[in-house]
Amino acid sequence: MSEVTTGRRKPTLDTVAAEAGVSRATVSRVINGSPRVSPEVKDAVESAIGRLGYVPNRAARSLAMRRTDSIALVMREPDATVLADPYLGNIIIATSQALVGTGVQLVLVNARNDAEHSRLADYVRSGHVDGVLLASMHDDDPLPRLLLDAGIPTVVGGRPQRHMPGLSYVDVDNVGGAQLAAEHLLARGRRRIATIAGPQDMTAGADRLTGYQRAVAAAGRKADRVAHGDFTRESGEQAMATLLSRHPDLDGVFVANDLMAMGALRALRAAGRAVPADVAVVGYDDIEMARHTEPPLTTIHQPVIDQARTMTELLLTQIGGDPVGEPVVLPTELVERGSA
Amino acid sequence: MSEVTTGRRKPTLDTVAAEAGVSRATVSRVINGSPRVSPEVKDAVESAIGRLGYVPNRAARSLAMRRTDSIALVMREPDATVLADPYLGNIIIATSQALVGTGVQLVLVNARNDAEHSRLADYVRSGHVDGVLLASMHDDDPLPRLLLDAGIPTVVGGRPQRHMPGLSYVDVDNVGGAQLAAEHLLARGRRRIATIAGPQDMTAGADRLTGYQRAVAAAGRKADRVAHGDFTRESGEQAMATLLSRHPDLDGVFVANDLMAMGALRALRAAGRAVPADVAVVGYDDIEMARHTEPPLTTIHQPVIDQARTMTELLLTQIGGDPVGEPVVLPTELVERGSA
DNA sequence: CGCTCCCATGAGAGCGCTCTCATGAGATTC
DNA sequence: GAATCTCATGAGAGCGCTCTCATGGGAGCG
Repeated sequence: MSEVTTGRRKPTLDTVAAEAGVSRATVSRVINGSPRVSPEVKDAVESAIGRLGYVPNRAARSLAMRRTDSIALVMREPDATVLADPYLGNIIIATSQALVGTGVQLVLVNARNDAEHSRLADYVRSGHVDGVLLASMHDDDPLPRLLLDAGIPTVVGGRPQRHMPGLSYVDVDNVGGAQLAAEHLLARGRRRIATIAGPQDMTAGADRLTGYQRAVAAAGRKADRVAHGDFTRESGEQAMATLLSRHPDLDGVFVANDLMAMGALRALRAAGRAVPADVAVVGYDDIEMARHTEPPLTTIHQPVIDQARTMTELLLTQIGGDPVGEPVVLPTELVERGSA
Repeated sequence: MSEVTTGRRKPTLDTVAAEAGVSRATVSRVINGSPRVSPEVKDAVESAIGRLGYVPNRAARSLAMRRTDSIALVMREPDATVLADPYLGNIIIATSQALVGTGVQLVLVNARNDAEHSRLADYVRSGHVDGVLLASMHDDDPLPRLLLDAGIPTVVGGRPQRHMPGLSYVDVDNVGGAQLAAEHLLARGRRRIATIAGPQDMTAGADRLTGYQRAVAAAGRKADRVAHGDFTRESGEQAMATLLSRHPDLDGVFVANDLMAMGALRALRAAGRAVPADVAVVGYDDIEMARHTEPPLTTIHQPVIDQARTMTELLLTQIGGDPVGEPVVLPTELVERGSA
């Protein structure tokens, strides 16, 4: 191709060394900011670098250093869900922002099925990344175990179903958040409340149900009005319809995520129930859309940005050689809008 | 650290070669699927690989091959916008999905300001990626030019303001889409229509205004009712209020993106105008939220997924050595919901 | 004035892989 | 049966960088 036409090849360390009249080692020292270089030599090298437009080759560097200065963000999710739910998009962007200025690059890895999963394990072990961030894991996922055993620095987003000593994770206080939600309903005078729970094979789903039950029990009531959904809007709509037919008298509902809550709002509207007058609704996640529902959704805010940032920081210190610290659980808060 | 404790180092090509009783070159051939290897040797090597759990080192490979099998997705955007607008999240995820099975990795690069921009240019030139996907560029962006000149395969999402021969891009037919929107309003019998345009320094903003004007002119009317926003919901709300005060009689409005359209809906509601009875509203983008507004938003669907996929394919063929093809412009379509 | 010590610098050995080229055994040809 | 060809295989030279170790000149010491 045109590489030939341009004539000059890309400059290497040697080129710079020759231009500056020093050895390759010295140039390397200058680039890596070693203190044992005389100021004059340093200047000479830097000007040579500028003149040649030299840029270090990362592949060569990582081969020699045995590290890559990049981390992987691995997500496992069926396609449709990913696109409908802005959670992952936020995690991705927040992570990428947390990395700005660290010189560490973010590699995105999408593993949808098991085949891709095993290839992924190879990929990670091939030393292309220094560490791994795992987002949206399912409980049956073998990946955390694999990575842990392989000694690859790993941080999981959300609490893994099975506790693994030495695995670091950053969770959001799902139990506490759900408690907040239920308490809010109760504080608003609602007495015949119910919940639409998420999938119980995801810790977020299970924990939120637990928190709800705990708060209701603490108020001396029975938490026996439970319907289940799978975190999609449609399932929320359906679950709400079910609840309404089973408990026509209910006056408040905690929905385990905002997407389902939007479905619930629709079902309530279809059933002619006014929100919050007849039925108060509290969601969970505080996605962007929650501001724009009719009425705007009262919901539990998830510190997604904080979570991504914390995960990244944890991973970087782990890569830096620090021991694996305690898991971190971030607090949640209730955002009061119109629906409860 | 504990690397020492584990004893065995990670296996390399040499390890495998020794285990299989062949030379390094032969193992390399097997790994790269060269036909000039006898079946017996191939089996022996593969079983040795399995036994040792060997995984090729990517850094070494890319050093030797002068390519990295990874591409960068560069986005430039102020933080807040990124998070509010799911567009980027979709682009990211669609790109990552388009890459599944190609063996190419996605590196995410977030360049928010000029300083990061110049570092980015270095990064790309350091040969860490084989090509670059540019998302959400502003017109004043020097990056496309830089990359083009450096001979780095690049594909831009959206049409760059200034035409650059040899720069490949994938645009969405903004002019056509806006025409569709305006024609829809006119076909619905609306005669006193207006538009809320986006930033005119972004081609999407300018093109959508052009399309609107073209359709209105084609209908023999004047397109002189224009307010401007910056693609945020708040600006849409404000622009709508302005339009209402300037043209109290208007009965239809084309809003250049859904976020602003949501703001417009709110302003209309605040002004006591019924949608679509009093004022019909057509948005642009078909973001997820558009389904959930009250009433659901009639809007122009952007083929974001297609766009990302096309960009990726274009980039990969370019990296493969094919000449830079013609820019691609993807068609849009109108999605009729409740608002118009 | 001779000795040791310090520190800037250079030489050179890898890091793990690919690829060219040489080699030699077996197949093919007349 | 000798010459030619084919093709699997091996040897070895890089790819561009870091890092250890050797070197030698000048400062510091007695």
